[in-house]
Amino acid sequence: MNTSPPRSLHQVPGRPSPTLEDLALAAGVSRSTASRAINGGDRVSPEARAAVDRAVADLGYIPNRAARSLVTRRTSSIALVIPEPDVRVMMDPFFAVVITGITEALRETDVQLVLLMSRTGDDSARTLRYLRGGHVDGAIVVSHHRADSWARSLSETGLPTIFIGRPWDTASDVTYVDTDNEGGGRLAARHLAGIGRRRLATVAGPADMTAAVDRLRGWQAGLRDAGLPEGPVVHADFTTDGAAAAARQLLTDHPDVDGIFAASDLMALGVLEAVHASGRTVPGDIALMGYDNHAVAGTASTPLTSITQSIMQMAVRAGAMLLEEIEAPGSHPEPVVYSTELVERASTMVAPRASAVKA
Amino acid sequence: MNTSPPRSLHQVPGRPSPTLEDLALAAGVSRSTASRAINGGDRVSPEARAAVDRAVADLGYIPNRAARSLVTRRTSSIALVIPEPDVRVMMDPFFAVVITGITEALRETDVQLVLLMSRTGDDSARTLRYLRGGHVDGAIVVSHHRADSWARSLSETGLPTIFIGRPWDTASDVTYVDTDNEGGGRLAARHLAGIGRRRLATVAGPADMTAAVDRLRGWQAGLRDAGLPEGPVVHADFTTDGAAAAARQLLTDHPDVDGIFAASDLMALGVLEAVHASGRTVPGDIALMGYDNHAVAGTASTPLTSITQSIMQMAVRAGAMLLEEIEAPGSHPEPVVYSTELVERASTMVAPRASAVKA
DNA sequence: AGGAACCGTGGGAGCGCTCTCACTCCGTGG
DNA sequence: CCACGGAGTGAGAGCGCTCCCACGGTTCCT
Repeated sequence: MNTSPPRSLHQVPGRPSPTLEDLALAAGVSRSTASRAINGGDRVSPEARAAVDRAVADLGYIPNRAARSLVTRRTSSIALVIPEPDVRVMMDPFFAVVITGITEALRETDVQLVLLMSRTGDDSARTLRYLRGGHVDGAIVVSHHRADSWARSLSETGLPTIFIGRPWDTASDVTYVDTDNEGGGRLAARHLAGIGRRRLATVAGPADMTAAVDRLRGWQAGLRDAGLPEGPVVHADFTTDGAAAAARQLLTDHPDVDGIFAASDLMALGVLEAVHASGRTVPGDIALMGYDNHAVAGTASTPLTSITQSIMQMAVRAGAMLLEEIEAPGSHPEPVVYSTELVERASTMVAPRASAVKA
Repeated sequence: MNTSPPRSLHQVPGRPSPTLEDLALAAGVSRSTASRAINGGDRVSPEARAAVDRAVADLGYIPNRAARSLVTRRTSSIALVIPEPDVRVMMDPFFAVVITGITEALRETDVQLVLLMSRTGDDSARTLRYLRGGHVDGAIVVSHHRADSWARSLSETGLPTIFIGRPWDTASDVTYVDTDNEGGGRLAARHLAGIGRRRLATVAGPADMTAAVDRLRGWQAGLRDAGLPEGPVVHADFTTDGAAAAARQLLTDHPDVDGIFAASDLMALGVLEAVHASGRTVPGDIALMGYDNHAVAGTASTPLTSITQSIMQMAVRAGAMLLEEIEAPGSHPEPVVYSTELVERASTMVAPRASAVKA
């Protein structure tokens, strides 16, 4: 016989937490009834339920998730998958808002959010293993680059999945939420054309990101609508420095442009720098627009006209949709696309020099 | 009788994932041996191990975490607790870096990061329940306000916990990592004094946050060191607008100040605005410093001198320390404090007007 | 040569929970 | 009056895993 208590190697000192058995004993019912009472089953008499409730409070009973999960095959947790997040990408307020939004959708639920960031290809294999290992009930994937084949891989596992941002591979029945990047691009073109600019150019984002491609497509459509030529297009990598370099080239090749649409505010900052460095003014010589309505858009030396999109709303929706699909598998909700709006600031306003511009 | 197969309510269609039993069968060993091989136990013959490895690959075996967790009482996951995170706080790049850093510390481990954001008091009770429920092996708490009593509550549960940012309640044996806010404040005072400013004021952060208090203490110590008077102190809430208001008041009450230290870059932006609005120039009339070396410090209309702190390094360390403490409970590591550095930019440089300032 | 000390192995118990099934106790209808 | 069904309950199996223990086979020491 073993005399020493058979404790596992890592055990929090204090008293062991009460089990369902203890609870049942305290409540004077069977384990089964206690379980039913706890899970809100409807085959429990009011008295039994009350007794259990009291015992829960007395004992400070907390169900063991592992045990529950073992039999139900549900984990009450979902994953937020962020493929290849270099720090720079992570710093984007976008992620903060996405995380906050999902968390918002999850409150009132006991579902927890597990963060899965897979940097290298090696890592992403592990991530995929984790996901198909049944360790989460569903996943929200922040879709980014054309390269990552998350859409296909995940849909194969049958794990309920929602994409934030339209994935490349829309062919399959993937569900996603997104903002209307195309509409936003169109708004930008319409606005710049509307204030009388005629020689318009854009600093687009990377060609392997749907958001960038969609904004560009919308921009070009908007130009067509306004009867303007398609104008020069240069691509940059959504960073300030990258955009500055691209804009320098643009200004050299097309010295006559009078309006530029940068596909992100951070890039617009770079464009602003390049425009100033070339001796031109904003908005005097060149009207400039950004996208995202990032905080910096308001604080830039010339506050930037930009396009807002309710990322928070989108993230909350994504969370809610995932919960729905977990609850009722097979229901493949339609993709949801949120509209965008234009926010006008000094960078596209002609007359008054920026002075008292407050958010 | 129910004729339909007795499946649990939510079951992924595909074939059920192989269990350890299946694995053992395929490898031609017992379940015990398979388990040992998988967990890297040392009592396994090379042949057996190889057979198991092969079977793992063949079957695509993934251990069931719930079952494992049930018996080991380990969950292979840790929590990142963010008390009362309003969206504004979340947008701070600080969190992005913290998350990235912790994730970095966790790779090469199969430990997962669970995000616990508790907004309301009600929420925080749930969070605490979750933590003491044994659902995670440890926690990293981003410490913020004096009010939240996380330090005490958690240390009572015995759950391994690391604080990021010195908690208020240092009395107990809490382990934390932090940056040297006091040293940073001192650096700021020394720098402004060093460039010849004599009438110095500070826009400090909220008095209920240790980071703010420490920076202020350091600042005041630095002034003393330099033989300067303690000068005016106004408090703001780490936001741009709040600081702008505070600075306006400051400039009214003390029109002769020639140097201001704002305890964050975002606040420095507000101060900058107020200084300009009062018709003064930076750095001509007033030398201005921020703190954090936030991205905006470089992109502001007058690039801001600031204090850098390696939050990434701190976060990685926090993750590593937590893993250590989980591995070897009882080892209470000493708090770690990372040093800070000054980054000089136009806002404290006298002669040349800001023009070609590049990061 | 005999025992101790090991090694690699397999059997079995049991972690805390849910869920099926059987059972009792009613009320209801034939 | 007895069969019947439903509501409330409890016993028991079993989810997939780890870990303790017992067992045969070496090797090493006495």
